[in-house]
Amino acid sequence: MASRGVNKVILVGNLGNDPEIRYMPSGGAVANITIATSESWRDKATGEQREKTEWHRVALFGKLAEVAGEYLRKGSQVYIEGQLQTRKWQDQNGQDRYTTEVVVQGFNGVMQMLGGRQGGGQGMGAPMGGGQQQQGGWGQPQQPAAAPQQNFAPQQQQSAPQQQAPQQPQQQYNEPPMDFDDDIPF
Amino acid sequence: MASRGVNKVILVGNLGNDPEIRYMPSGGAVANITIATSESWRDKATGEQREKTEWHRVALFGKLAEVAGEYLRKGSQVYIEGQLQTRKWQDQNGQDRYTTEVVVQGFNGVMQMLGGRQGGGQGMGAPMGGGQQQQGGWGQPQQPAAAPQQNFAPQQQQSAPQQQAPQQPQQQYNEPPMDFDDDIPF
Amino acid sequence: MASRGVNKVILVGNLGNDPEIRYMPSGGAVANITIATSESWRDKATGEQREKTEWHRVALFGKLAEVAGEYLRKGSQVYIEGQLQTRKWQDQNGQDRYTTEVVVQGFNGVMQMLGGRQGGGQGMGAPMGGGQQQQGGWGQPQQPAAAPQQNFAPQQQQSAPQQQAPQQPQQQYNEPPMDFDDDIPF
Amino acid sequence: MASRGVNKVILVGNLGNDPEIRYMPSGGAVANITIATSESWRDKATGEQREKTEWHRVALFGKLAEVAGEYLRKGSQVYIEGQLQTRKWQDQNGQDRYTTEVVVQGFNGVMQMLGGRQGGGQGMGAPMGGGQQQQGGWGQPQQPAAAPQQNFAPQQQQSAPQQQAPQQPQQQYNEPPMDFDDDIPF
DNA sequence: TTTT
DNA sequence: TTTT
Repeated sequence: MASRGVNKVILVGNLGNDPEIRYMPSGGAVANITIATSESWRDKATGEQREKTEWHRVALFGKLAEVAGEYLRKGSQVYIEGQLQTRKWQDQNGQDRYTTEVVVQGFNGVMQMLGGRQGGGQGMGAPMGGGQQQQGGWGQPQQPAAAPQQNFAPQQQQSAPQQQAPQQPQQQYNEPPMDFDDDIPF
Repeated sequence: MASRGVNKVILVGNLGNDPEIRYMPSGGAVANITIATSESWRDKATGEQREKTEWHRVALFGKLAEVAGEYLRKGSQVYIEGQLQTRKWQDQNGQDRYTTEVVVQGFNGVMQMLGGRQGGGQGMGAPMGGGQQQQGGWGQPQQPAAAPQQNFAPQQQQSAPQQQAPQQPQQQYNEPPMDFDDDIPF
Repeated sequence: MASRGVNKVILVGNLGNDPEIRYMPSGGAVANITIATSESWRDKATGEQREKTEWHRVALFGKLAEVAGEYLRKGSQVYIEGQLQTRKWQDQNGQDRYTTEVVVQGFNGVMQMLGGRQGGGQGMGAPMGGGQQQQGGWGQPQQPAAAPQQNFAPQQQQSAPQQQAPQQPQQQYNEPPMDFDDDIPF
Repeated sequence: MASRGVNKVILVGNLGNDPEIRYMPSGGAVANITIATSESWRDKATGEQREKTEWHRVALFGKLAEVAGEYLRKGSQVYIEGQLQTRKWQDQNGQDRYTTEVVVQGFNGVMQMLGGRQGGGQGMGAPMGGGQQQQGGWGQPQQPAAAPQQNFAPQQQQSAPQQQAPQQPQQQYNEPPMDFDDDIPF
């Protein structure tokens, strides 16, 4: 709660992929997203236009994670305010590895969807996502269900899919999104 | 020069070690520092006070690197504004590894020494640094060891006054913290 | 609690005066401070060094106001994170007037004292403040004059130790700047 | 160029009106915009949803002013990074008045249009603006003319209307947008 | 005066 | 992997 020093990251960029939502044993949501920021400049030597994209790992917790899971999609533009956090983990060779993420959590964390609601529309039969791409904005809630106001309600079973499927052996990314899950080997 | 998106990191913390200064083939300086920020909170379960320190790698370039090398020391408190950058490199096994740093460079980068000049001065014969620890402030300018001084501008001599005048006992603080006698407009 | 948009101000500067503390009918504290930031540059035309100081009105609320009242003094260096707020009021002629302030409040507000504890201590009989100027750091806790102390929590007594023990000559710095002996992970 | 202290404002919000562009005697552009940020919360007492909008005066200079003038419109969503500046001026009664603005200028200033290009489309015959309202995004350039790369070129006559009409006696806002123009009475 |  |  108290802190000595300031540790703040501010990002505005677009998601490289749909958010990955997981749930902690406590039931709290975690959303992992990657955000691209880019810079472009004219190369002094060659005179040609160059561009470099920086990719940022962002982990959102709690309510912000749920909102991210519902509204953000690949391509969505967001404002993020969080803090830098470096996690230590062991790779398959037992070697220490470090991963740095922007953690968006608690009262210091901010996530703002930018660009206004986009795409979608009333009476849209099929859920968006089948290869379509939105342009910066944010979409329709993913699981609007019958009662949208229940999205943040206690009964998170609906949105806690790992309870039905506690193991995801097929999970292929070999770097930990966050160290809350004890036994994940990476 | 142009950029799409925002990639900004703001840190206030203390250096874990003296800066490491290197020079690029171009002659430009690079300073690597590690900055600690910490958070403390009361554990709800055990009721005891807990603290976690986060360490940040920071790389400063150009003039800010030179200033860091001259004035910052282990323990110095700084304000840093830079951007996140993740570098890819190969370890000894040829495996891809990634390191994330806060890069402080060009016009977007900011480095401000905090806490006012401290320690040093008063006929201190030996350069500070032999295990001593200053509390937050920043020190006397220090010559960049074996580093090529031609990298520095001519007036650098003036700003390293301890060479001509190693002792300035009268110099308490020759830089006012602020013009407090300005007419505050409210 | 929710917000559309971002409204954030970050200041690092020195106080132009001692904080002015007031208490709201509710008992909550409000601290008004003025912070100076300055920029200096070389005038292209005349070639001379110029400097401009900008003064910022800052209003802190709640616990941060209490901390400001206890520890900040004229000259103290602080990091402030708050939001812009413009108040409308009527002058004596009934004309509308506007005042813009940086409001530091609630969970989005941050106030960090910079530069480490300073001055005070060492058998100083009288409370600091009689025209002296500290250089950046923050001082000994000070009793809030005629202010209602019931606003403060019980453990406040402990944090105002100079009442029971006005002199602590042995107390140089009883708060470490940072755990430098932590294992820095890189 | 150098600075002691940090003076930084970050805003994300929507324009309340089209930008007002003016040109200084030097030919440099100035854009004045107002940005809204808002917060909403549930009133504890009444239980009803409440919202408060904060309006920010923002002054952009130079190239960013030109970009603002071309692409931003009423309703556009922007990210702004600038610094607080309070100007003193005299009202018609000769009384001192102060106006605080967010100044976006030089290398520290940032203006990012959010939400992606909107409206418009290829072969759009009529320029947007006739009372239409865009939703957050930014539009077609206002005066794409024949040579878009001339927008920032010396011949700014096209976009320096005050040269043809040096006086704007009809100008009704009685508070100065910025103090570069000597004789404006407000 | 904007947005949701 | 995103956006322009």
